[in-house]
Amino acid sequence: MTISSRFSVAIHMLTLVALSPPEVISSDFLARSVNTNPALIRKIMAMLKKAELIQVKPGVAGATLTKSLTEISLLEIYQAVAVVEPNELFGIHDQPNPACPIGRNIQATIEPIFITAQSAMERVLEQIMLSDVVKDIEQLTN
Amino acid sequence: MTISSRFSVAIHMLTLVALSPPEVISSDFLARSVNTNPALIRKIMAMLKKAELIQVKPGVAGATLTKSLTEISLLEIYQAVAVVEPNELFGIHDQPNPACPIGRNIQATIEPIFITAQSAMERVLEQIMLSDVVKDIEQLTN
DNA sequence: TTACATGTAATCATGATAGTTACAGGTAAC
DNA sequence: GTTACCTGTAACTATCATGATTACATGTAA
Repeated sequence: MTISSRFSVAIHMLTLVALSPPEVISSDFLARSVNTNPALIRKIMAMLKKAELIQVKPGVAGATLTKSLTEISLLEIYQAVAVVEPNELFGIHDQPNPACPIGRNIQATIEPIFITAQSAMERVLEQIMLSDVVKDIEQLTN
Repeated sequence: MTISSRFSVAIHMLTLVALSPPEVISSDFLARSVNTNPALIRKIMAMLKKAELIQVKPGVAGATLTKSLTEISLLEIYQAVAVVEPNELFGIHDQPNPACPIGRNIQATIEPIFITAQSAMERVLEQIMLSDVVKDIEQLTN
């Protein structure tokens, strides 16, 4: 099990948008850097657009960020590409036996624990901004 | 995407082992409470046995815990059933373009972030013991 | 020997992912 | 207005993990 690489691809894409001249940002250009298909890039672009993280004009290259780098957290990107639904990182077996005292209560007992664990993970993503990623990349490229 | 329900099933199973008379603990009994197949239960039993969380005798009902309830963390159970590999909760796209400065460095930048996020989640599981789950269940059944 | 248990291989349906092709429609330079 | 290039999106595919299930070899003890 892994969380879909859509998330890492989206971070990669937004980093490219942040660091490249607007006129070169086409789905073809992004696809070459990510090393995948332009259609897949456009699908993820649609998700980022729907989440209002980027602006895109149909027919014209040059996506732009709608906010400054310091205002975009990794959590927002993660939510934009819908790799994990809210409170559903952990799957719980559906229909334990209600005739069994443990079966009847196991879901209610486990669920808050799972939500706490998922939240701890998401809080880390919430505190890391796209600007942090861009800074790291810039240091490595210099 | 969800983490396999093997994890919640394993917690359910161990709770049953903790709270039921040893002689009734068969894969059939567990399967009825979880509401699934005895074969699936036996597969998970094999994982828990391999992780040395339970003892099972071939041919004889009555699995028992190898440690006290306060010594078994949810992290151990989670690791036992191998729902997430170490440092691989998040998938990263495999082959970004090395000819692109961002493509060349994106993995090294993202990976430690993902590991930090995953660790935060796992640290929550590490701090919750099977005894906590059992206590909660007992409160709900009374 | 019988009844019941575990251990495990094999098979299957389902759903998500990632890759790909194809094409409709938008935009702007010439 | 035609050309070249772009986005938007539907449709199809291969692959893989999950969970359910069947089947059977093997172990245990009354």
